[in-house]
Amino acid sequence: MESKLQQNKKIEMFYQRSKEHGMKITPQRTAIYEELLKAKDHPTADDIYKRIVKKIPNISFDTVNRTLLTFSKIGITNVVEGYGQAKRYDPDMDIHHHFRCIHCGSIIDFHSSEFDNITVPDEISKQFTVISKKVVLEGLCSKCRKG
Amino acid sequence: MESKLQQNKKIEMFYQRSKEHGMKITPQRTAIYEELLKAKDHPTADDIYKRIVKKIPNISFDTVNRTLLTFSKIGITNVVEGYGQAKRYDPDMDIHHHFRCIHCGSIIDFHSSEFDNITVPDEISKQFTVISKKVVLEGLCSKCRKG
DNA sequence: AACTATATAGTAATTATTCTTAATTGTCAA
DNA sequence: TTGACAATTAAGAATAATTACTATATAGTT
Repeated sequence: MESKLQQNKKIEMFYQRSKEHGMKITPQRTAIYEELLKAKDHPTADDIYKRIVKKIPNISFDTVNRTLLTFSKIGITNVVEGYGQAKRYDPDMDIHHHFRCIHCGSIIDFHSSEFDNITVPDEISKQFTVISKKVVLEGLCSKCRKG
Repeated sequence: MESKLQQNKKIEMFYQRSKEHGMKITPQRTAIYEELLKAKDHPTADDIYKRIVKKIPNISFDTVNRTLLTFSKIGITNVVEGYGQAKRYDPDMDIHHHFRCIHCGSIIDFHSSEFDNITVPDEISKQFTVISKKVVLEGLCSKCRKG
């Protein structure tokens, strides 16, 4: 469970980044970001829209979708790797890794300093500029392996 | 460059898997699989369709799409992690890892026994059944880092 | 309070995927 | 080799996801 303090720190970061990029802080954007922070399930734009429309009934899906893309552009959320389905967003910007259930598709975050510190093969680091390293595990989650 | 022999082995595997799953070997399916094997670029269903329609002009996109999904279901291709764009297919079923260019979106395969052998944290292996482990690196490819 | 660049709602268009149907085809067993 | 049957196909249409457009509204600043 995340503390209220950490949440506030993230909101601060959100304000700061927005200003840095000359972006306006609008009620919609704030609501979208808060909804993202609350979400524990790597939601799609449509998920967020459905949750937020209860509070701001006349918000448009386009705003939500565009805003989420903007967020990931300025680095306050990540787009999570998926498999050709709708994009999934992840507000956790700390280094972390993913376990994905091949049956139900749910994605579980986990931390591992060993995985954080894997060393990139020379073959790759010579040719390319590596910005992020992430391990993706796949298999069956606890619910699905009972089936 | 892959040898003709290895290609034939893969075709054999394709026939075998198809029979195992009670699937028919049709000219369309064979052509789709051959096209996949030739591809070095993790193509989308649409890519494959565009290439194959030159040889089988009246094949439908639906057939290509459905066949690719079937292939990944019976384990003769993989769907590669992406970011909410079209699905991308990968005929290489050996263990390997991906580098993805965040600028142009191209995906480069690479091998690394270190990455193959990373050990899954207890936290995860206790709760879940891990079937595959993959490292996804992100950054700029050689072309894009000049921009 | 006014100005201005940016953001919004609403709508429309585009792209990707899946479904439905009737006709066709591969496979297997006689 | 042939016939029967179940699987597969093409084609069109439906659905889902994404992106684009524009007149209006708003945040942030003066």
